[in-house]
Amino acid sequence: MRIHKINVGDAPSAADLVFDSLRRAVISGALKDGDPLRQEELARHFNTSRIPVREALTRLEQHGLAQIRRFHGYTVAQMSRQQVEEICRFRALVEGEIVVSAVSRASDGTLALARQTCQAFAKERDPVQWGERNRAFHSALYVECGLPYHLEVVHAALDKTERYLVDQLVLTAGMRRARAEHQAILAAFEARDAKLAVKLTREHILGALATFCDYMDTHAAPQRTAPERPARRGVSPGPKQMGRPGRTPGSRRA
Amino acid sequence: MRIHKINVGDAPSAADLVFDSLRRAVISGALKDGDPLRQEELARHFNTSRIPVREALTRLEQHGLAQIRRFHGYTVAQMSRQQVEEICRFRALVEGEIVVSAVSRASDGTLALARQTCQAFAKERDPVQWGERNRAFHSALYVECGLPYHLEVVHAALDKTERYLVDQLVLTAGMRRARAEHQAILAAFEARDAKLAVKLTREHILGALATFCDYMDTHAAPQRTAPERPARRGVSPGPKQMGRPGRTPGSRRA
DNA sequence: TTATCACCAATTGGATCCAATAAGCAATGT
DNA sequence: ACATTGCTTATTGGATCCAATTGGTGATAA
Repeated sequence: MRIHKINVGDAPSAADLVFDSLRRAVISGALKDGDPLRQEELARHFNTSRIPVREALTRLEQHGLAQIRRFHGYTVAQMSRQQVEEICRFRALVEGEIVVSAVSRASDGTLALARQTCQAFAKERDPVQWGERNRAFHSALYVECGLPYHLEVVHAALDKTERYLVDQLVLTAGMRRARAEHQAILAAFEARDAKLAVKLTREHILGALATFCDYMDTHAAPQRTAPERPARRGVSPGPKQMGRPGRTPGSRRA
Repeated sequence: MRIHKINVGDAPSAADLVFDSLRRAVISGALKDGDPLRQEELARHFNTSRIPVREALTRLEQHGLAQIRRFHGYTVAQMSRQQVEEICRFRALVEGEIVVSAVSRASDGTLALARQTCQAFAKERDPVQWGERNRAFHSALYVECGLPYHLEVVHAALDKTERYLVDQLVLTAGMRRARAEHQAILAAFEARDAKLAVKLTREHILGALATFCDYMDTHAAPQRTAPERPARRGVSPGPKQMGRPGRTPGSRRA
């Protein structure tokens, strides 16, 4: 056979596709905290039925990216400052462990690849790509760490906080510092200096967290945690987000 | 109102009930590694339709307790020795961090409660309860640690390995040691000695892991990782587990 | 005999249908 | 005017129905 061998059984299901799309939308911030995730609407959007949408939504919820209130449906998960803080501390802890393994195991090839992704991150001008570029860089360093479960858990943790941290990059001009820190981490890897790499990685994570917290504290107002209810309806229809219309005005008959 | 206030919206859905039941069955070992989880069969068992069952199964899969092969359905997740090993190391890492916070925050009341659960564990004779008792003890110590995300992740990790570690307790008469180690950890908490509590907790986890690995190495044969296929069918119908019968003999017509 | 192929039943993935819930609006009574 | 009640609709949770895939059995042919 000259034809490239693929496994048809690996083809993604409709639920897979919907989940991937929704996950990206949430972690990138395209869907905002508290946004409702209406099953019918999403089904129309993805040109499918509600069944795969529901499966995708339950997966989202298990990943901590959506919340559900029974009979009220799913909304994009909202995280408090404290929660973001704890998850970042968690990442610092686990990524430290990952780095220890990764430094000693990284091949020259992966270091070269990491250098590429580091440059790609540094050159990226589009803020909505920063999260993905950042993840690509760290993943490149970690691929050979031999700790798949640790990686999985860290990625899940990053999923939950990425949008907040990218906001932090955007709002505080932290890109310059991030570029420098990535360079330093990469250098430590290339020097096979595990101690230093761990220290720099932890500082990289916790530094971003500190900036985020500072910003939240000083600009306390634009808190993302959604208000309980829009207070009034009807007036100011809001940002397209079509809430439950109760009854369409003028739809009465008799 | 003199009537006790409850929130009807908190009532569990069918999917919740099914998920809880299946989760317990998997982590307790009632369902063995590789066992198929047929939707129709489970739906009948729980007196519901396949829809809630499917939701429960996708949740199980996200928790890492079930695996899915497209068009082939879900099976109980199988974990290799290496995977169990990594997850235990992970727990040692994260629980260490939890203990640091927990020791300084534990109130006298929770320590008293922890002592109770410790005794309950020590007295338990039924091996199928050991996992639950063990979890209750550690949870009692951790309740006030103030790290809900860390706790969540650790519980998920424990879910994945508990059945293997309980087997280890059963097969190696490790209960005696476990009792002693629990006592020591509790004592360190009561003495508010964080350093010692962390050290003992890590040793408790990694010691159990070491025993498990030793057992797996020496008794290499009874490896749980399922054989690719039962090799032969028909003969020896197996433990009730009703596989796909292809065609019922004699069901042809015309 | 042995390799191939058509067919079959079991099972999953997805679509549609129905029931139950949660609010809002209007009508009613005070 | 204001609280209460019933009606209406959007939406979710669950049941049923249909289509697609798979693995196996038996028939067929080399």
